[in-house]
Amino acid sequence: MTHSPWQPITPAKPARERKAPLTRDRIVDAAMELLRKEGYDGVSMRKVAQELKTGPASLYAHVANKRELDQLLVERATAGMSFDDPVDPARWQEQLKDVMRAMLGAMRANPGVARAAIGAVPTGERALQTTERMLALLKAGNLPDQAAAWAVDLIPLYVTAIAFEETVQSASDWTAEDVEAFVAGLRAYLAGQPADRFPLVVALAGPLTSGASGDERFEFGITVITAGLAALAQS
Amino acid sequence: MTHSPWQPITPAKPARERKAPLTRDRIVDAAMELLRKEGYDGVSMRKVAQELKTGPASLYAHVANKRELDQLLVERATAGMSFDDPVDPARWQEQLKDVMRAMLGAMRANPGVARAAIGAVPTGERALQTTERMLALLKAGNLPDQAAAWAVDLIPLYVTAIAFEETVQSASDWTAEDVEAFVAGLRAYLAGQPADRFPLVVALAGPLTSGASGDERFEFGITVITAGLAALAQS
DNA sequence: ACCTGAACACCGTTCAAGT
DNA sequence: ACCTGAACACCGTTCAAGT
Repeated sequence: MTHSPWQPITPAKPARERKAPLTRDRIVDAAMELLRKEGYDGVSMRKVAQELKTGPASLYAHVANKRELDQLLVERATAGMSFDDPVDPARWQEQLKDVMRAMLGAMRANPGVARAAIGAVPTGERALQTTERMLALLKAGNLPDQAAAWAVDLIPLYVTAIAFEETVQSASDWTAEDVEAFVAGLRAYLAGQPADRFPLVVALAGPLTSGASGDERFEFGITVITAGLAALAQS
Repeated sequence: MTHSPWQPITPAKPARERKAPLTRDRIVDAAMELLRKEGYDGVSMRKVAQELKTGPASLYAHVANKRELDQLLVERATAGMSFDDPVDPARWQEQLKDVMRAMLGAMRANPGVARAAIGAVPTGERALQTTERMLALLKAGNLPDQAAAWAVDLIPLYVTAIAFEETVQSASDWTAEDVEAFVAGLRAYLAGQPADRFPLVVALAGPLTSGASGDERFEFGITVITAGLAALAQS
């Protein structure tokens, strides 16, 4: 049996390329793209599989479950972080803030990943590097071991919570105007409360609803945390 | 057409009692019970409806959507909080910590509610009272208005994040031994890292994995935050 | 006005069967 | 060893129809 001339013999190479084997990396690639395009809720095992032109069951040969995939997404998103300026004990507080800013930046660059990071205990290469960096800075600030260790837990907790809050607003179909309208409504609601029962709420309705988005609120938080940590330094 | 004697005429009253009208309150009651029994993931519109012996569509006459139901659960869970000791400017830091402890207590008493609280902006009666209380304490500590306002945002953010982390572990089917085994495994993993690359991670593997559950970690966090806030006091 | 059944468009995960 | 189709047991929300 011969092949007719216009029907090429299916070459081995293209066939392999057309259907590259599934790998963890390709799964994370596809999930990451979905995360960026559609946010956290857009990342489902089914949609990731569809993106890879296969069924959801196929993913389970490479990824234990959705939780593990979430973890891999967090690692991928934070892979870009790096801290190469040497630890300067005189500037440990500012350098610690820089770590927190880098963490928030990594999450903001991949909207939705904060949601995936919330329950995760990241143990990858990058997580270890970040932990090492934070511990070095905290020890430079003369914090006791246990305080330094707990701080390493507190810091990502705060940054992740902030990033998550930000994406809750933006992930839904709210426009900037919607958010503004919501904030304005909230301000009016607070200002309209009975001043005899909630005097400070009424008086501070403005400050209470300002800087909800933007960096001021985050900068406030990292300033409070850093100052609070500095207060724990050993003589 | 007559009724046969042994077939009673269906009485109006029992029929009405048998099927009490759906109300917001009854919906929240049922949801709260599900939350306590099965955790956050056990609370679905469908299951709440089933508990009330109706279909999921019926709930939408009283509750806008799942997000609103979540909000109502948070309000219900925190309804028990009350702060009746007068603000004592000399003890504002300790009193602020008490507010945070009360918040965590309310969430712990209703495992799963932290998950519902994460995205919510609570605006109910109890939320206003708590906000007023915190503002009073912060002003007693001489914080500027904007700092006090942002602190009112930071504090629930932290407490909710802690409570949520706690329920992530307990909500799954993990036993206390499972958690212990996981922590021990994590400690071994950290201690086994290359000491030349991650010296502090290796050296502090113990402290890094201690107090993961329990109050020490939370107490550390509220101490850091309170001290950091105190550092912002105006002369 | 309130309630309902049924449908729509989804989920994560498992499993027997294929290659 | 890896992949697949089909199924299982679920979701939140909408809508036309009933009372």
